[in-house]
Amino acid sequence: MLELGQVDRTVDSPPYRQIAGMLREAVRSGRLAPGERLPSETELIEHFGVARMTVRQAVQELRAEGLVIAERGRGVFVRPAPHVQRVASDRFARKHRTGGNTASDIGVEEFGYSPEVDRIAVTRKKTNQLVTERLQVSAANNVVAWSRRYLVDGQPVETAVSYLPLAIAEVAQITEADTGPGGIYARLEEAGHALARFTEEVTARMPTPEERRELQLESGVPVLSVLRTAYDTDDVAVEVCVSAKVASAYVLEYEFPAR
Amino acid sequence: MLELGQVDRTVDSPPYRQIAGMLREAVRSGRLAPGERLPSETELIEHFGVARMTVRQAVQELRAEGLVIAERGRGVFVRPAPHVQRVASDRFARKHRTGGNTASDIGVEEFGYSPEVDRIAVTRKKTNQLVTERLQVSAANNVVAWSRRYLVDGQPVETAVSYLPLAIAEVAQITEADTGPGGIYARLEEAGHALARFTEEVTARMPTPEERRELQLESGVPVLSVLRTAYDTDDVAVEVCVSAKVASAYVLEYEFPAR
DNA sequence: GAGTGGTCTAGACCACCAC
DNA sequence: TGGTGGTCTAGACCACTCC
Repeated sequence: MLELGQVDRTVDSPPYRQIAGMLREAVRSGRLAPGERLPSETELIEHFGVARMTVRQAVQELRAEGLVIAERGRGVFVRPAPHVQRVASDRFARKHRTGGNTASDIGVEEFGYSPEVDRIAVTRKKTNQLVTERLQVSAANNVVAWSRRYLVDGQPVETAVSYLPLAIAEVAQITEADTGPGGIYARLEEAGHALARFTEEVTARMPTPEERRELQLESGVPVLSVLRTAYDTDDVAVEVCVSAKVASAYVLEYEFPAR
Repeated sequence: MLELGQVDRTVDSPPYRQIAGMLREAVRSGRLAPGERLPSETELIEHFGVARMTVRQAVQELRAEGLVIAERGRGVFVRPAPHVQRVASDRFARKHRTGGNTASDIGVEEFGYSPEVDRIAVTRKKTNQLVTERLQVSAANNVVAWSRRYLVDGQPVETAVSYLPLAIAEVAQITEADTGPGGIYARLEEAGHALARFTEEVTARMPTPEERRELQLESGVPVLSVLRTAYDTDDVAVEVCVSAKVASAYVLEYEFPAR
C-alpha cells in the first residue's frame, strides 16, 4: 500500500497542490511504477479528508503534466514509458530511397515496430501562407495535398500533409494515394527533380481538438510541429510537408557542422 | 458584445465541452482577438444557464490548449501572439564566435530583442546516464555543470545546463560564471578543442513544476527539450547541453543534404 | 453489482485587481 | 468597493469496467 503524507492547512500552498505534489513524488521516486494504479478517488478522499473535487483537481494537475492517464471505470495509472522513435535527419538519404523504403520506414524497423500508414488522400486544396510562401506558388489552390496518418504498433503517432506545386505533381504523377516504392521523393527524382537538401522548422504546442482525436492523444501530451521543405538541385522548393508528431513518441536527431 | 449559441442538452457532448467549443470557435474565427477578454464566469453562467464549475471546466480546457490565459482578479484573455525566436542551426558557426557574440545572441538581435542571461552558476555535479554516456566519462561526478537561464524582453524563455568533462573544463578554465567573450565554445577552441560538429536531439513535453516556476509558464505551453552534443576535430564529445525552451517562443531551424 | 472516473449542481470563502 | 478568478464543500446521477 502506498504511503502518503497529510495535507498541512497552515501552509499557503492549497491542499490540492500538496496532494498533487505527494503523488508526483511517489511517481518520480518509483514508489508508483509506470503502469501502476494510483489510489482511487474514494481512497484519496478518505486518506486526506478532503472533498472529491479537491482530489480530482490534484489528479487533473498530474494529467496535464502527462504523468498519469485516467481510464474511465478502471482507475488512474502512471503513464507507461512510451516506445520512442529516434528519427535521424539522414532518413531522407538517397540510399534509403533507392532501396524501395520510404522515409517513415527508417528508424522504426530497427526497433522491430510495424509501421503503418492510413487515411491517405490526395486532393487539390487551398492552403495557407506558410505553405505558399515556401513553395513560391502564387495562388493558394495551385497545390496538390497528399495527407496521411502514421501508426506504430497500431497507435497513431503522426499526421502529415505534403504540398506540391500542381505542375510538379502532375509531371511526377503524384495524383493517387499510392505513391509507389520509395514514396513521393522517388517519384520526384524520376520526374527530373533530383533532391538536393531539406530544411526543417520545428516547434511544439498542445494539440488542437482535431489532432487529439486523430492521434488519440491523452491530456498532457504536446505535439511536435515539423515543417519540412524539400529543394531540388536547381534550388526550387518541390515539396512542403506539415506534420504533427506525438511528442512522447519521437526524438528528432540532427547533425550539423561547426563551420 | 460576443455572440454565443446555447447548450444542447439532447446531444451526447457534455455542456462544458460545447461551451469550450463555442469559445474556441470565437477565438479561431477572430471574433475574440488576441489579448481580448473572454466573458467573465458570471456572464457565461447567466448566458448558458449552468453552474459555475461547468463554465470553469470549459475555460480550463482552453487553458490546457494554450489558447487563453487566466489572470486572477482581471479575467481570462486570448493568448497574445508571442514573439518567436527563429533559431537556425548555423548559430554555432565559427564566424559568430570569433566576432565575440555567443550563440544566444544570434537570431534574437535581428528582431530588436534584448537577450539576457541570469542565474548563472558553475558547479561540479552528479548527473545522469543521458549525459555521461554522451560525454564518455566514467563517473557521474567527473563533470562540470554550467547552468543559466535566458530571458528575452524580461521574459524567461529557456533554461540550460552545459556539462563538460572535468579535465577539459579545467584546461579551458570554465570554472567561473563569466565565460568571457564568445562564450564557452570560444574557450574550448582556445584550449585546443577546435569544434567540428554538433548533434541535437529534440523532443517536447509538458514542463515539470520546477520548470513552470523557472520559466513562468502558463498552463498549456510545452517545452522543447533539446540535448546538444559538441564534438571536436578528434571526434571527442567536449560538451553536452541540456536545455528546456518555452515552445511558444521558439522555432528551431535545421538544414541537411539529401545525400 | 460493486467500484471506477466523468459530469453537474448550488452554495461558500478567499486573494487579487481596478477604480 | 465591486468584480474577477482560485479553492473548497457535500451532495447527485451517469457511463464504464470487471467480476
